[in-house]
Amino acid sequence: MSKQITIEGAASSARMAGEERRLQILAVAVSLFSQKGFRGTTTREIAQAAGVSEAMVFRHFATKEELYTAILDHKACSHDGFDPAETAADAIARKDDRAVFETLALAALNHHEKDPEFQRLLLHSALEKHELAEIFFDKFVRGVYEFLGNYIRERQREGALVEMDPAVIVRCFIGIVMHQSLNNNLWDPARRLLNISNESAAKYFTDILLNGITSPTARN
Amino acid sequence: MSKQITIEGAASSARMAGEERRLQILAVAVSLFSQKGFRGTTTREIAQAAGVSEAMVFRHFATKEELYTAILDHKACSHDGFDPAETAADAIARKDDRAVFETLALAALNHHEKDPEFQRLLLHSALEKHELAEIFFDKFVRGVYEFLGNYIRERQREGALVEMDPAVIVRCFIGIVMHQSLNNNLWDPARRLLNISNESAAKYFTDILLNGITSPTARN
DNA sequence: TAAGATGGTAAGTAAGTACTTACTTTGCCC
DNA sequence: GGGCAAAGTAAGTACTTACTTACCATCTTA
Repeated sequence: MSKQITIEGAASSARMAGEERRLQILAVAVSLFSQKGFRGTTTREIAQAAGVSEAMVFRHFATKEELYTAILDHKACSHDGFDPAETAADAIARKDDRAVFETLALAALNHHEKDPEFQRLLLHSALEKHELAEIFFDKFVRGVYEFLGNYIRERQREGALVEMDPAVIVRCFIGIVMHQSLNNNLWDPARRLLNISNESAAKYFTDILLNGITSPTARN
Repeated sequence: MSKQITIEGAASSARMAGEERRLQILAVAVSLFSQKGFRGTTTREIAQAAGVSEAMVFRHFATKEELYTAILDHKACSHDGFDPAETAADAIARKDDRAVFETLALAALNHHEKDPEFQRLLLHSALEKHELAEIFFDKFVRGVYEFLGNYIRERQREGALVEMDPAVIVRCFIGIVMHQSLNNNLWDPARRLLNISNESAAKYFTDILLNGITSPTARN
């Protein structure tokens, strides 16, 4: 009697509990917004993808805007558990610079690979000057700069790292890692220009960041 | 008798020659598309910003889509003269690795600073899966990878640079530079996290790329 | 099993949207 | 200066969009 079979993965036609449907609509909206942006996604599409009428969408979220901001709360604030401080805690305690950067790079690359939607969502919102980008920037990016910057500063005092504005170093590191993810997710998903595993990438990137590309034998 | 005074910089109300108006509409559209994306910009806004009626826009460009693709031809193909091979030709001839990377980094940073619209346009089009991104990628980015990759390969054979997939090195270099521009243009235009001149940035980035951040005294 | 609450919808509405049509104005050239 | 092509517009059209209203269906529980 009950037709509970979930057709096409996401859209279910059966009657759902309120909270369940809310979350389903949210999940569907995340996917669509990340693919087509806020303006590029219609409430009709969201409703169809969720397998309900538009009216249901507006029962759960008063406006399209509210649905969008609900996504932030669900994605940016929880942020699906990528905590740099925790990820690198072990390596930092051991003062193993290589492990610190390699672990962080690998974790970030894996995270972006597993959840490419978030990166697209962030980019869309930054371009559309939505608040998500700013919130994320203030809450997360700033934290990474402080956290990594502090570690670098400490290692500089100990003579292990060269004297240089830690923010510059952090920018280089994040730049390399983010650019790699951006290439894989956005510019070159076919990996035509560079096709290496996250493990190799993290290793090579760390090699370069720590030692540069000048051959030791060529260094005066 | 003639009211040729250009009011508010872009929008002129006086009658214009066909080609002149075409270019003006194009310029206005570039600015709007880069700010709000393809879907986020209405033909009405474009017409208003150009100081003409919508019908005029559609006389010059049959569809909104055609206007968008006309921008590619005008921006991506001409590409406002940033030719890496030419920029670094001198340094490459001298085999001055530092100069090669620093010159290229500085030129790119300056270019992005002078024309932030293009970067936004590219991002929008990549997210919207428009063809501009792919065309630009195939025509320009691929070329940079080949060109810089070849130089690196040569210097590796000469023992000046470490043995490593040149594409990885290029990715790091471009990643650092692009990320810096992206921060300045998109994420952190107020430069709260890092506020340095393009000259300093190019110098520091090159320092790191060539020599890494490990202190020479700490290197075994 | 009657009733109330909640999940769900069909069919709107008003304000856009890209694009057209029928028409007027302006500069230029013989 | 009259004719004419090109620059320009006002007022549409057909359609989409976010959002509403008025109503039905189904589950729960007393």
